[in-house]
Amino acid sequence: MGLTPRSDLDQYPRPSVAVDVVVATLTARGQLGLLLHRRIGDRAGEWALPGRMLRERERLADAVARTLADKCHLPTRALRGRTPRQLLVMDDPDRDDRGWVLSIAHWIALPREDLAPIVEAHDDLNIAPTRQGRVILPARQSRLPYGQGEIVRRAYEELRRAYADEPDPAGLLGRDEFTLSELADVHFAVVGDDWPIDTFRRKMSRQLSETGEVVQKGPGRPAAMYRRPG
Amino acid sequence: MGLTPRSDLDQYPRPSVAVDVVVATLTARGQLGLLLHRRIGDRAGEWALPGRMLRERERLADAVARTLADKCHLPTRALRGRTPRQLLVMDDPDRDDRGWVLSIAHWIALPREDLAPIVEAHDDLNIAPTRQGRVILPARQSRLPYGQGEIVRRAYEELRRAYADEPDPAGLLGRDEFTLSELADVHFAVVGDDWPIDTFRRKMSRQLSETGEVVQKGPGRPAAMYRRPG
DNA sequence: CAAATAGTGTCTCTTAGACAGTATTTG
DNA sequence: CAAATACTGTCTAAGAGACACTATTTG
Repeated sequence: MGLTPRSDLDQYPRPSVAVDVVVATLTARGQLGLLLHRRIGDRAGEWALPGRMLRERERLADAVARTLADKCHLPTRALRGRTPRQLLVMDDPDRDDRGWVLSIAHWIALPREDLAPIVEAHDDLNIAPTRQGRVILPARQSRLPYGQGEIVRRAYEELRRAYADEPDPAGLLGRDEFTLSELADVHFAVVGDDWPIDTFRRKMSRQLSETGEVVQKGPGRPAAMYRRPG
Repeated sequence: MGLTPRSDLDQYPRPSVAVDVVVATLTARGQLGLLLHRRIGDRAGEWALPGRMLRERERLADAVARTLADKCHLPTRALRGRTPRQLLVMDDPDRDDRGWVLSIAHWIALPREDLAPIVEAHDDLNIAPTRQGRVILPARQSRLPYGQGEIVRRAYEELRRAYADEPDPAGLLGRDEFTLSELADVHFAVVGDDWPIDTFRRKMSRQLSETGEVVQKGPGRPAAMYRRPG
């Protein structure tokens, strides 16, 4: 009886399932920014988080990578070494007026260098800067659709908690050797000015190892390079 | 065209969706324990986390409450004031041999008093004690089915993190006035003996307010009662 | 009284937080 | 040289961790 295993499940209703993705990065000015894309369809000029419907038997991490490839022209190799992290499941049955859709929200951090060229080449993409944990949307419009404001709030919480005590845990810097000033720029962009700079240096340098190299850019004493230990 | 809104979604495949629930509580000996139920069906005598398939347009929190009602005979009012927290989505398409099932895992903490009478009345229920973050299963059997071991590991992480610095944040105690010794029993059951008892007292009492009452049980100096401030 | 439980005093060591100082470069 | 950036020394206050001590009950 080839049908037996499936028939058991068929008595239950099945929702549509989507993934939504918060891509955190840095803006040109070094602020924390989120990748948005322009929705085509009912309301023109509306921006949203990238999202897609799940494919048959697809893994969520794959669906996230596919979403970024399809909607944001981001090559899958740009994610190498990074795994999208689950945030929450949006389960309001009236969230999507097309029907019953569960949306599984994820976040991932990517270095600006990987995103900037793609965003410049496509005008349906935007890196939206943030202020005090809120996205500044590119259009005159108050909020993200489909309850995505809630997703963004939760992504901020996770980001801030991840960055609170550790040096660039999600890899916004995009390289594994860096100066303490570069690390400080990223840290303060994410969590705000929570510590004085000398406290920051001491707390973070304790968790890093010096490479021995120094690097010079602009005036001022050259900075020592650090890397994560191990 | 009444069908238009739905037809858009119908081009996408839909997975079955289940909820699984980790109910944390205390055992008779004051250890951390998890609520399990005996599966009926293919393999007899196998124990698992309570879980159910999602109903049409059902909220996840409601599905969790229904799961505990259906599978564990737990009246919904026993959850009052407590919201199940999402842990992770299990997305391996081969996890369930009946077909493609996404499972959304949750955890919730309940006081022993609410569970003990129900568990005693039903022999398909068990409060499984834990040792060093592992469940001690009631049957001679090595592991939970359907990748539920992973769910339990994640539930432990969350529980330990929640209880690390705060007094009974999930309400395992089940009352809002308690002595520091009672709080310590719960704390150490969840996170292990991380601090000496006097350090524990100082850290926690700073976050509580004394009610003025004292309570006596057994020999020894009577203990002061505390409650959460506010 | 001894045993048991609850709670405090105090010392040491680490670290956050603040602030002033030194070090090394560019132009 | 001044300006800019990268660090370091040092003081103070708070808290963790350890240990001994006091306090209040039962039997």
